[in-house]
Amino acid sequence: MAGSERAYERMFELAVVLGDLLDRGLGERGLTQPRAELLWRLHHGGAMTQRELSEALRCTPRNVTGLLDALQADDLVVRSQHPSDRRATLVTLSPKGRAVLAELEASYTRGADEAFSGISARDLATFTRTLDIVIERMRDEG
Amino acid sequence: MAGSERAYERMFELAVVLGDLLDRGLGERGLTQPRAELLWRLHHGGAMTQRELSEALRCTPRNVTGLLDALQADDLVVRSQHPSDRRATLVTLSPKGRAVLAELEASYTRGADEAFSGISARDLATFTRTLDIVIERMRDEG
DNA sequence: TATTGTTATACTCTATAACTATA
DNA sequence: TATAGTTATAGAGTATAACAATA
Repeated sequence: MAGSERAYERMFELAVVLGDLLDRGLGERGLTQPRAELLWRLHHGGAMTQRELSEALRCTPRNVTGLLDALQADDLVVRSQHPSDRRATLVTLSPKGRAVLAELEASYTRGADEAFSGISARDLATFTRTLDIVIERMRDEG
Repeated sequence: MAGSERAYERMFELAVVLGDLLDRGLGERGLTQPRAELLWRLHHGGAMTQRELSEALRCTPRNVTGLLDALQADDLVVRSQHPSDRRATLVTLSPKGRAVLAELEASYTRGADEAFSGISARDLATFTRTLDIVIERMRDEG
C-alpha cells in the first residue's frame, strides 16, 4: 500500500478515537459535543447573543434555542436581556458553567501534554507542519 | 504556547475538516456517515447478518434495522434469508450498492493521493509514526 | 432458555416555515 | 421592512424495553 493511503487511513482513525475520547470526557460531565462547543465559545468569546452563537456554531437560531434550553436546565448558562436591543438575548456562562469550563480547559491541556510526551521537538514540528498542509488542502476542496 | 498544545489543536481541526469533507462527498451520493459505514463494512467484509453488523458498528440491533430500512429503500442493500438460521437475516450489497461503493473507494484513494502529494517520504513517515503513537495512547485512555 | 430482529417509545441534534416582538 | 428568538413540525441517529419467531 502507498504511504499516502496508510497516512490517510490513520487520519480517519484519529478522528474516531479523538471523538470517542471527547465523548467520554464530556459524558462524565453530563455534556454532549454540541453543548460543549457552545459553552467553549462563551468561555473564550465572552457574552454573546443567540444570533452570534448561531453564526459561531454555523447552525440555525432554532438549534441554539434548543441547546440553550438544555444548558439552562442544567444551570450552566444564563439568558439575560440585551442592554440596548430588546429583541436580543445575551447569553453568559453561569458560575457553575465557568467552573465546569475551567476544569474542562485544564483537562484539555493535560490531554495535549500526555498525547505528545516523549516525542522530539523536531518530530513534533514535522507532524504539525504536515497537519497544517493537509488541513489547508481539505479546506480548499470546498 | 507549548508545541504539544498547538499540535493537539490541529488534530481537533483535522477531525472537523475531515468530517466536513466526508459529509460533502457522501451527501453528493445521497449518503450519511452511519449509512456509509454500514455499506463500507459490507464492501470489505462481505455478506453479514444484522447481528454481526451491529457488533461491527458497535450499535444496537434496533439501530441496524433503521439504517437498513433506509438503505433498502434506496436499493443499496438486499436482505435475504439466512441459509441455516431462520431467525437471522443476511445482508448484502445490491448491484447498485456495489457500484456506489466501488466509486467511493476510488474517490477515497484519490483523496489520499491529493492530501499528501509533494510531501517527502521522510516527512510522511514521521507524520504516520507520530499519528500511530498518539492514536494508541488515546485508545489506552479508556 | 437464549438469540434474532422487530414494534413501541423516547431523547438529541438538525432543519424549514410561520409567528411575535422589537428595531 | 428587517431582525431576534420563539413555536410547530419533521427527519436522522441513537437507546432501552417488550415481543414474536426460531434455535
